[in-house]
Amino acid sequence: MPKTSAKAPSPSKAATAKAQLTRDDWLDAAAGEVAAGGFSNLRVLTLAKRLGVTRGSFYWHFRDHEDLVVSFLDRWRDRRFVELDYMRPKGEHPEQELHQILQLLLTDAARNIRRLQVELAVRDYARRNEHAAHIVDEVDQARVEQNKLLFRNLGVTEDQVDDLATLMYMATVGSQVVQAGRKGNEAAVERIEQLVARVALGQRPD
Amino acid sequence: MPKTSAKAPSPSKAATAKAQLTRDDWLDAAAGEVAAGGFSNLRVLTLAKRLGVTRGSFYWHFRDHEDLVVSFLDRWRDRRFVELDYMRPKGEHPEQELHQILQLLLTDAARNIRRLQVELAVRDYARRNEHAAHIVDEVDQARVEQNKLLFRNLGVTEDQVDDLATLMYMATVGSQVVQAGRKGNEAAVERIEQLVARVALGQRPD
DNA sequence: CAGTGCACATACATTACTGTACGGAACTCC
DNA sequence: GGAGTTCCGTACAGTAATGTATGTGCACTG
Repeated sequence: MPKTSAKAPSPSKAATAKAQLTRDDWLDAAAGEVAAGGFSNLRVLTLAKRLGVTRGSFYWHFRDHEDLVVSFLDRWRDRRFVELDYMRPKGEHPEQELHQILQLLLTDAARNIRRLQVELAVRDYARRNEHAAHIVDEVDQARVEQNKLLFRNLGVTEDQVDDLATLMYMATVGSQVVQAGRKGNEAAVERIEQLVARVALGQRPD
Repeated sequence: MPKTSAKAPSPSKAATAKAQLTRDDWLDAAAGEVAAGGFSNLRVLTLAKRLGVTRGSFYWHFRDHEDLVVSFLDRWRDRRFVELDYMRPKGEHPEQELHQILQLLLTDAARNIRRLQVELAVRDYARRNEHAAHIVDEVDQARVEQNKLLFRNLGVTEDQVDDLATLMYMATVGSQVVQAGRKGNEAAVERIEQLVARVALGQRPD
């Protein structure tokens, strides 16, 4: 087992490819496989072939297959929280922030297919894996909280903040799921965004 | 290969279990496996064990594993359409029908865990299988059309029917996905239903 | 320049799953 | 009561995947 390697020791320069692989390299490759075929398609041999090494390398970086899965899920969780923190509403221009967060959840997801596919795969895996379920639950709650904060900044009455935030989050998740059937429904996504915005802004006490 | 067996020939009486299995028996068992672990967990040996027979029976009823999957998807599609036809809005009591359709998509899904898990598994499988993607697309479109019909009966202005129906469907799908993390959020589901109803009814020209 | 640990390769054992060939019991139908 | 069909069991072959034990080149260190 490796110690918690702080960073790559010293790759000669950046000459050809990478001489030495890191744990993150394996996790990046795993993301591709998970996006393509879900967690059940996450095979050690496939990753090794993609990285141009043999399975011997894998079993040095990871204890076993489960270690890879758990590490992958944990890293996914951490990145979602960093992402959320980056999009944290400041309350200065709430309308613009509503647009931004909807962009992140809808239009951006349409462009960043890989991220969307990974999220859907994690959600699916969460249906039969406790750890994944716990992680997805944390991320969902945090995102809804973010939405609630946003709606408060928009001036929505407090007794409707929770319902609106939940509705909007459900709609975004549902749109991602349906949209993953990769049709050219980016136009539909935009319409949803406008409708959500209109509904949300319409709920403010005039 | 069997011909299209009309019905069970003549089970002795109903004595112990079933002496002879039908294609639908295998598909029913498959539904359990799909609900539990997705299509990647759909193993022939597992089904055989559950049905108390060997794999020899399977390969008489089905050509191969793919035949099972395709038949399962087709049957799923047919049942969704029958379900939709059963819930077809008649336009007499649209408010009640809105409640019913939301019940079917939300609260009922919370109770009928098996059906929900199968639908989510089919959706996940659709991300990497053309046939499944086509079927899911058909079902999604039909359901949105149903929603549009409902909103028209409710008196929603025509230029908002499509947006509202789409939003509502996305929200229900999203709620199913998130809810599948099997928390006791039936209360949240009810709140969503009420909010959707309020938004929908509020969109009518007064 | 000998030694040590890292990062990977190689080889082997084991398990799980599919598909197919064939055999056999039970039922049907005349 | 015999032949044919239906439905399932048995046995075999083949593939793919994990995990483990061990060998090996290489950088770095003193």
